[in-house]
Amino acid sequence: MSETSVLPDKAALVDLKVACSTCSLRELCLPVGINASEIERLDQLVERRVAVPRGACLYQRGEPFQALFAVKAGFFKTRASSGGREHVTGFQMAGEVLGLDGIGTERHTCDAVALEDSQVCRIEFDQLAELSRRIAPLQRHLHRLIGREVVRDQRVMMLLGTMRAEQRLAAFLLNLSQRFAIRGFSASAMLLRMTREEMGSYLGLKLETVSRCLSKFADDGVLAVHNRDVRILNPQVLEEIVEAATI
Amino acid sequence: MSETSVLPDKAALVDLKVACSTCSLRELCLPVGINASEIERLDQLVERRVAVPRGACLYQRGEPFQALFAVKAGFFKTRASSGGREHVTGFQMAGEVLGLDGIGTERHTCDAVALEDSQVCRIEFDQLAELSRRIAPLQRHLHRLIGREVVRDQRVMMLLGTMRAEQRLAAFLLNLSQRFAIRGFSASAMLLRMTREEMGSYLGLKLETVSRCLSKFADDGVLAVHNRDVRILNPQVLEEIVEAATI
DNA sequence: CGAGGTGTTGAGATTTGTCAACCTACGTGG
DNA sequence: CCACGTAGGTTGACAAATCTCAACACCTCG
Repeated sequence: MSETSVLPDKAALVDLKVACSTCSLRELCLPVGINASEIERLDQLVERRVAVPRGACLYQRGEPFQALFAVKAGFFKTRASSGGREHVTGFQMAGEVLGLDGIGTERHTCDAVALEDSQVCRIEFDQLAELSRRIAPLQRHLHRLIGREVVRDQRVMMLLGTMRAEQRLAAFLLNLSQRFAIRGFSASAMLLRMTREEMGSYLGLKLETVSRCLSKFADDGVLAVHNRDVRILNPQVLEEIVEAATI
Repeated sequence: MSETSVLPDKAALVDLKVACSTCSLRELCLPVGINASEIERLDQLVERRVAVPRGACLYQRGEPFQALFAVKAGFFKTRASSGGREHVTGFQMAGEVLGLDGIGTERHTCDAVALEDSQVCRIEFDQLAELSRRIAPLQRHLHRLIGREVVRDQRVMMLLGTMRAEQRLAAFLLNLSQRFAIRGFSASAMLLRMTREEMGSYLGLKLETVSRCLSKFADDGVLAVHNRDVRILNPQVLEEIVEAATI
């Protein structure tokens, strides 16, 4: 994985002329309650279907923050690093938003790396902010977008701060499963896009611990695991594991 | 500590007629680059110096999100809970902002509890958002405010995900120290407002572990610890501890 | 077919949690 | 004003969880 920044390589930009207004991710990216002409204006901000090959960075830590990205297809991880320490802060799939980490400091605070060949839509943040000043529902939508990131992060903090290994992994798998299900994929049969090490980094565990927990879940009949192909056989037991006594 | 919600008990509201424009926390709460008449309009949004007695909740999980709060004086913790699990998600001191957790879902996702008698200014969020639509620098300020919360949370995620006990505690003390220093207090002599248990909850550790680490730091001559009175004798060593090898 | 990245498993070391005892400081009520 | 009760803090011994290191299997991709 070379991890060179893929932007602003305009050659990689493939505009398929699919407007936001007809996009299948519409309800995820667009605010409700805005009218046709407003959608039209929003459409014009969006640089559509930027390709990000597997292993490439969509943006890197320290780069000036300029845009938000909606994942159109593919799978990403975000990775923070400081003082030799590295930590996966999240995984983003189609219909989710990347780049919110840059709003606070005007610079990106983590790298966004494609874990498979992916496509994103790019929205210049200044333009989005400007437009949101004139369209109240868009402003509300933007606030919610950033605010939900705060809530997500706090849930991960709780996971890292109060759960033991098996609980973290169970919670992670259930979360992935739900997110796949929302997108119309199977909630039980998942193809993980990340390595054990990346899972471990996200969950605050070593890769061996992740592997051992997966094996244990498989032994217990809760999962079927074949490398990255993970099937949830008994989601209820996973939920019970999450709810079990805290650390 | 009764922890009853202190709002909307208007009797507790003490308006000292100190406007934002002359407030000592001005640079923390007010955006730069807005003019006098704009400041005036912002002033009018602010409900000043709401008193929150020690142990009371400024807001609670599940309540509709209506306002942001600037801590004027005092000290708070925010506490998330779900399924019997409880986790301190942060500590807020004078000049810092509370309530951002509610933006994402329109409801607060954690409790804000005063750890000592405190005062806050209250800013109705809808009004702030409305005003920010007309004052671009205010909008920018608001975005940064929420965005910085994301960055803060991600730093805590890294702390919880990659550091061992001593490192977490060292990083926590240095962070507190810096925040006190910024406010003109001593960077070395601190009076902690929280219990060992609350520190532990924030850091993903048991209170005994926190206590042991503090004792060890004291033995090593890095700290002087007398209950909640903690003096940093050697910040450099603390920094080295933080930078030391990861888990 | 080989190499390297990825994943699994075992044994032992280390860190952290658990439980218990005890100490101290503080606030309350007599 | 003192005594007492309680919450908070410290420390020790031990248990449990997780990490570390190592060996090896597997799979994919040149």
